[in-house]
Amino acid sequence: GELVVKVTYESDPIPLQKPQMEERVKYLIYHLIKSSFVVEKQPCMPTHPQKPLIIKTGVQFTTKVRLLVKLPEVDYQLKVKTTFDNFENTLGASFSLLRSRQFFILTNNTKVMDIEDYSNGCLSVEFRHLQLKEKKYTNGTKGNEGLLSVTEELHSLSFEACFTVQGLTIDLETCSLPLVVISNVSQLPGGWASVMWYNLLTDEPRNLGFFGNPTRASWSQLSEMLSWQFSTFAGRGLNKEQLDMLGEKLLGAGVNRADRKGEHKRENIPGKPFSFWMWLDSILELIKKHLLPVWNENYIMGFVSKEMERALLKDREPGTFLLRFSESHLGGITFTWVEHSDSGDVKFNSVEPYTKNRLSALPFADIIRDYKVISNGGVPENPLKFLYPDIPKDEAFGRLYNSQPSKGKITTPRSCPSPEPPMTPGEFDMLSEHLCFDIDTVSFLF
Amino acid sequence: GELVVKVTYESDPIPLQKPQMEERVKYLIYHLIKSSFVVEKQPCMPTHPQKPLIIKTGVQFTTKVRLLVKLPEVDYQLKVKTTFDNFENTLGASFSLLRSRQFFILTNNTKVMDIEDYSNGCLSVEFRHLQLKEKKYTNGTKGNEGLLSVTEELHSLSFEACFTVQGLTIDLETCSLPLVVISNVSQLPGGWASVMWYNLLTDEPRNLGFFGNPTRASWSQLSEMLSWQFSTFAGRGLNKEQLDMLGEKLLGAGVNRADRKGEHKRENIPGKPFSFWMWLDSILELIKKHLLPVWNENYIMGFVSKEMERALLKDREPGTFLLRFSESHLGGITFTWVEHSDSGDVKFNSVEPYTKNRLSALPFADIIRDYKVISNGGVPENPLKFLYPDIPKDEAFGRLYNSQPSKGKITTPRSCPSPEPPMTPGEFDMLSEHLCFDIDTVSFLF
DNA sequence: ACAGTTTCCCGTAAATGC
DNA sequence: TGCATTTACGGGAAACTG
Repeated sequence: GELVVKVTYESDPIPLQKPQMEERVKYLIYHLIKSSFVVEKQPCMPTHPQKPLIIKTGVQFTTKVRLLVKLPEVDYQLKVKTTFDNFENTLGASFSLLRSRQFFILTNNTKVMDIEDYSNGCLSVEFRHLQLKEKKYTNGTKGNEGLLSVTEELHSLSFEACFTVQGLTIDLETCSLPLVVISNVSQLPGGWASVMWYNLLTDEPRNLGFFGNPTRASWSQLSEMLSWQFSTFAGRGLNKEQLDMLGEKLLGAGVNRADRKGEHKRENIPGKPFSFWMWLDSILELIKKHLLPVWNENYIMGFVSKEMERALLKDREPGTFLLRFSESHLGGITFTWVEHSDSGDVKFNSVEPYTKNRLSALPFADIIRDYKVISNGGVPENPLKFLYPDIPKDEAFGRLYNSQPSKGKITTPRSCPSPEPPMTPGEFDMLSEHLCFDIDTVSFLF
Repeated sequence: GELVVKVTYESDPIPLQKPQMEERVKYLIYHLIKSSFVVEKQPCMPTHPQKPLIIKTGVQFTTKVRLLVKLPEVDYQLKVKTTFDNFENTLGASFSLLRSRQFFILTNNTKVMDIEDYSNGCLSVEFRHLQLKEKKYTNGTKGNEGLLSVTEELHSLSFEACFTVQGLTIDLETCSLPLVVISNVSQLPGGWASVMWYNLLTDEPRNLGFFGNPTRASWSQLSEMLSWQFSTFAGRGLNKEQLDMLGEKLLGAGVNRADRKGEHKRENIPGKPFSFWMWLDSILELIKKHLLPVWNENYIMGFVSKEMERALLKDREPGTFLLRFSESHLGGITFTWVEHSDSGDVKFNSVEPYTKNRLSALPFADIIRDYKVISNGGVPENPLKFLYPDIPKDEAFGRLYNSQPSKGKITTPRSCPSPEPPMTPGEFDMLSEHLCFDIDTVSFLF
């Protein structure tokens, strides 16, 4: 406005357009502020920081929203209200058709935004003791049943606030990414599979009906995610051989895997009482809790089938062994070694898989060191000599012997760049003189 | 009344006294009914049937009240209301001075009495899903602190009902025996110690201030209770030697123990982070869960001090061993054996105590069978030959080898006769023609 | 700082619901 | 009946609280 008064000229179009421009600026500010109300930290149980967006009923969870623009004029307390599955009410969409359960926030659900001390003065609020409870119906009117399993039923946490700035009343409204509600930690692997799958296959922020249709991912997407999982949980991703073996297990044997697509199967592996994803998660947990040093040394081949195992070991020195995860039991690791019988035949032996219970009693490296079988002579002897292909056992595991139980190296989720603001760069420049826009440290799911 | 009209004579005093007699009968009926409203089953967590009168906050408990007299005229629903620590309000006594905590019943606390199908028509009601929660004060006005530990703070569950029969309005009111409220199972041994101690030392039904003063029990009382504990939990009581050893531990060494008295110490055993009672309870639990067969064969000497142990073993055959509970750790059992060194000296050896974790992996008898040490020759050998005094190991334990983990023989608390009705036998006879009195199957605490 | 006490929540088992 | 899901609660650990 000042500028227009100072530098003007006859038939200057600016003064005439001034009302429209002011409207335009107002409009842009309105939408800028609305779009700057974001979820900074997705809902997450503090006890499972590596598995955000999975909430167990009756267990506290945490989430944080933030206003990315700085509003110097706001001199009153900006109250934010959290509601569960409120989004469809607001937008009129009805995903409840896909849901069999309804939940509500049991604890106090409003909190006042506060200026972040470490930032440039933006407002934010962290909800710390939210808790979900299922709505129970006495009159038997549950949502429609059976379409999806509970770990594929997507929900969301909504945030609302309302304030007035320079005569402009703005309803702020945002919501979390789709999240899964479970009632027992035993459902956590299934829920985590859904969250991963969702993020793998869509950029939509809130397609709550995502699992209503079967979805397929390309092998390149899948393998990238699989490896990323392991590097996040355990500090070391998967090598090509490991990925190939997993792909075979997931998609079936096939030479040209590049163009095969995997479905998000919640069905169990044939003959097993668990799905691929639960099996994988049980392995991740086992590595994280009990196998970190061995895993990070790349000593666990892991996903070999029994046929492959034999093919690899049969021409090796007797006493050569490899480490692989149990295919028949969740969260087990075993070793297989090759030996030659007196008649010269090749023989393969395995132990019963070690599970977390046994591993918490004795670290895996020590188990390998101490393992003994009664050989022909009746004298107990350790049959494990060389880690495949030919590393002498003590050379490989020597440093790991007698180690304390692994402490679980803390890996933090990577943050990705925040989304583009919904305007052109020019508009952004203009507005950024009036408002302070902070786009640092906004981390979404990953 | 009828009788009086039929057989009467001049100056018969009965007709004149009739009004007074009717009053007297009414009075007796009133008090008979009032006193027949009793707690049939003391409050108890169903998961701990052997430890009644201990309630954990947030965990369901069960209790049952009953009207021992049959009331044919009652044709309406008799509603019973349960309240917690209501008794002092009613009676004006104030035990709250001794309490630092207050609780309330979280769940539905009223229920209608019903005719018992297996009895002669008495009314009873069982409360099944009661749950306690602590009252929290925002204004910091807690009861007085620190006088008693929480497991010595006694509470009670009250029951009220009101009904009218033949123009007589009767307020029914009763309450449970004193009970202990805990917030974590780790407090269960302490609570159980209090309940036992209370029942050992008083016949008062509701002296909620019992632990306000130090209490002492005679050794004969104590030893009887100790033995009873073991027979209830494990099916086999304590023999004289075991009791003597326990008495020494509890009261200190002393020849004439008969007149020594034990205090109810909540203090820890010197140098240990637990009290005698918790130590004892940990042993009871260990026996119940993992040692039943061995205990019931009387093979566990149990409470030997280390000095006594040496004295017993030193003149025995090498390889003689005995079983005793750990004195330094809660819930552990160990064995000590004697051997002669090459120089002819007597040597004693013990193993690290076995706790429930190790025992659930392998039954104790199998541990004894499989135990090996590397002897001089480097060959693993089992040093356990004779169970003290001289039973060959396999003769003693042979039948117990390879047994399934013990299932925990179910022992039900014994019931004792119900208390005398509070009237003379004559009064009782008279009234029993009018009312049906059922004094079977009323079991109080034990 | 500390000890007694409570809260939290996993993981197993049992109960419930469909 | 069987399976999917929830509830229950022991037990270990963390959090609380004077």
